[in-house]
Order: sequence, then structure tokens, then C-alpha cells
Amino acid sequence: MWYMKARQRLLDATVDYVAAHGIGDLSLRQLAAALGTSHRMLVYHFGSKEGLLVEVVRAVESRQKQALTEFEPGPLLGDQARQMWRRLADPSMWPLERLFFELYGQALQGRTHTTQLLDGVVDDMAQPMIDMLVAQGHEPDVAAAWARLGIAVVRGLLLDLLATGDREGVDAAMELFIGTFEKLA
Amino acid sequence: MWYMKARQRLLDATVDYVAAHGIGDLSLRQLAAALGTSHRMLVYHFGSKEGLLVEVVRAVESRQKQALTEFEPGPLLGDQARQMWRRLADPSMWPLERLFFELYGQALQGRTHTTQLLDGVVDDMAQPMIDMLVAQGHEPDVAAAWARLGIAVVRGLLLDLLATGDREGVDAAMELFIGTFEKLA
DNA sequence: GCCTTCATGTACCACATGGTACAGTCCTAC
DNA sequence: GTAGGACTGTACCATGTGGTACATGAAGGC
Repeated sequence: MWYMKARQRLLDATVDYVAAHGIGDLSLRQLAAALGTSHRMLVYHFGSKEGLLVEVVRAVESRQKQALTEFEPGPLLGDQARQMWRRLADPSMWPLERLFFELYGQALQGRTHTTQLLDGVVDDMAQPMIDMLVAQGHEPDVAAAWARLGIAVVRGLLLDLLATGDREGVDAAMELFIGTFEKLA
Repeated sequence: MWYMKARQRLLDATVDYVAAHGIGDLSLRQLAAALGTSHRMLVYHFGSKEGLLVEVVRAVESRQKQALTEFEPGPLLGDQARQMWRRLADPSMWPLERLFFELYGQALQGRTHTTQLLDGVVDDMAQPMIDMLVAQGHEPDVAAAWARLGIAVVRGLLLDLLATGDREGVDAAMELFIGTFEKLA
């Protein structure tokens, strides 16, 4: 279907714009101008600025989850992890990840429209990993700890990568982690 | 000295206020009211809102570095790491850490007054660790990778902790990491 | 053909913001 | 004592904001 409802089109464009320019100092007028419409339209379609931001958070959340779960299953956990990391560390993902961390920071401070992002920010990612590890014979509590640690490593190294841009150094640290996991787990 | 210059007093109080209320939607008037002064004074002492924010970032940066470097040296790296983590994960540190991550997120999006925070955000913390590891006989590149991984784990688990509040689960993940390090490194 | 509903643009409003002009206060040096 | 400077409060300004009233267009059902 070549046709797309105006609301959805606006939302997608908004996410792109916000990923590029940040969401902190966003104003409806600037956004509308960049999108080739008027701020009146944004209010019309989303009710208010708050309503729009809520939708943006939802969209980012969904894109994030999608990017982290759509890897082909296979027996080699280490190689799966490497594949996931290669995808996440790719520069094409950086804008969305910057936005994710900006939203995360806002959510930690209690911004109303962002707090929902925190609800499953760890568990939703951890559960699939735990299932995989348990399926491979690990104890549930050990599996949970490894999953939690893995998520922390991914997020921590992404923060590093986005700040320094030093792909090599960050890749080496990730390889060290995955290698360690393969030896011990 | 019981007496403190008005500027410094205002800055300290501002950092506390901002750690508690976030920096994203800060306005000089709200801040001044909470501090028992007028927004006129803030502009007078710091030149502009931007000037104040720069000072706040500097202060947060300095408090952060201080908290991460003031642990007693000793031969047992694992125990040093445990001590550092115990200090960082303590709830009394949470407000400052929330603020740190909020600033980090803003900096990734290029907010002018925050970008300086990114300059040494990894290296300044990594260097002392690398020195320690090298002093204990590790190869420099391996030491660098472990340091980088360690910082990522700390930051990633702090993000987890601040979002979920699940101290036990996060502690378990950290212990898994430190134990792994002790076995392998 | 007309009416209804969805969509869009223009013009406007009330409000909060960062910043400033000006006047006043307090303290210290002489 | 008083002159000068550091500090603080009041009142104001221009600007940008989110949101709204109103009029207009566009599309489809009857």
C-alpha cells in the first residue's frame, strides 16, 4: 500500500527528526517547519505536544526492541552475540541510540512522557536471553545474571562508542567479554 | 571558614536542586525561587543561563571523578572493584548519577554546554585502571580492553539499577563480572 | 447536488522564559 | 562620615511557546 495515513507519516518523520536533532529542546513549530507542515497539524493529530512525545517514545521503544530481537537463532551463543553487536554498533544505528539514551536520561529524572520507557527496559531484553541460556542447560539464576550483565555491557559500550567513536577499542572490549563468556559459561 | 562566596553557594545549591529535579526543563525563575533568591541574581553571578549550566556540568564532572578515584589502593583488584561498586550503587549517589546520565544523553545530542563532559568520559576513568593492571603484569592492550569493559559494566549496571531499583539482581550481575575477571585476568 | 466528516492553514491568545535598566542597600577603605 | 564598589530587588521587555477559534478545502455517502 503506497498510501499512508498522515498521522503515521508525521510520526515517522518526527522520530527521524528527533533522532537527528535531539528531543530536549524540540518545539512544535521548528519540527513542523522541518516536516513541511504547520504546528497546528501536529496538535491536531496528536492532541498536544505531550501526546506526540508519548508516541515518539513508543516508536523508539519499538524500534529498539525490534533491532535487538531480530537475529537468527542458532546454537552458538557467542556468535549470536557477535552478530547482535555488529548490528548495534553500526553507525547507521547511532542516531536512534543517541535518542534512546537521551530519553533514558529524561526518564530517570521523571519526565512524564518518558517514564513508560523504563518499565521493561531491562526485563524485556533479558527474558529472551535467559530463555536461551536456560534452554542450553544453565541454571536459571546464573542465566539471569549473565543476561543482566550482557545488557549492561551492551549499553555501557554503546555509551562509550557514541561518546568516543572509537569503534576498534569498543569492539575489542566486547570481544573480550564474549570470549570470557564462551570460556566460562 | 563558615563563610562562603555567594556564587559558590548558589552553584552548590543549584547542583543539588538539579540533581533532584532534572536539568532538562530547568528555568532560572523556578530555580531561583527554590534557592530563595531571584533569577536576576543567577544571571548576575553566572552571566547567563548557559554560563550557569556550564558550571553545573563542570561540578557534576568533578564530583563524578572524585567519587570514582578516591578508593584506597591495594593488591586485590577484585576487592577494590567490589568496594568501588558498593560506593557507586549506594542510594545516596543515585540523584547525582541520574543527573550524570541525563547530561550524558544531552551531550550525545550535541547540547552546547554539555559536550565537554564527553571529552574524557571514558579515558579519564580508564587510565588509572589501565595503569593498575599494567603494574600487575598485564599486557597494555589487554589491560585497556578490561578497563574499557569494566567502565561499560559499571555504567550499564547503574543504568539498570536506576531504572529498576533492583539492587540484588544488579549486585549479582556485578559479582558475576568481578568473579569472572578474577578467574581469567 | 448536498451534507457531513476529516484535514489543513491563518491568525491569534495567554503565558513563561532569558535578559536588562534602574534604583536601592550594604559593606569596606580612607 | 563618606565615596565607591559589590550585591540584590523590582519592574519591564522582546521573544518563542503550546494551544485555540475560525474559516476553508477535500472527499465520500446518500
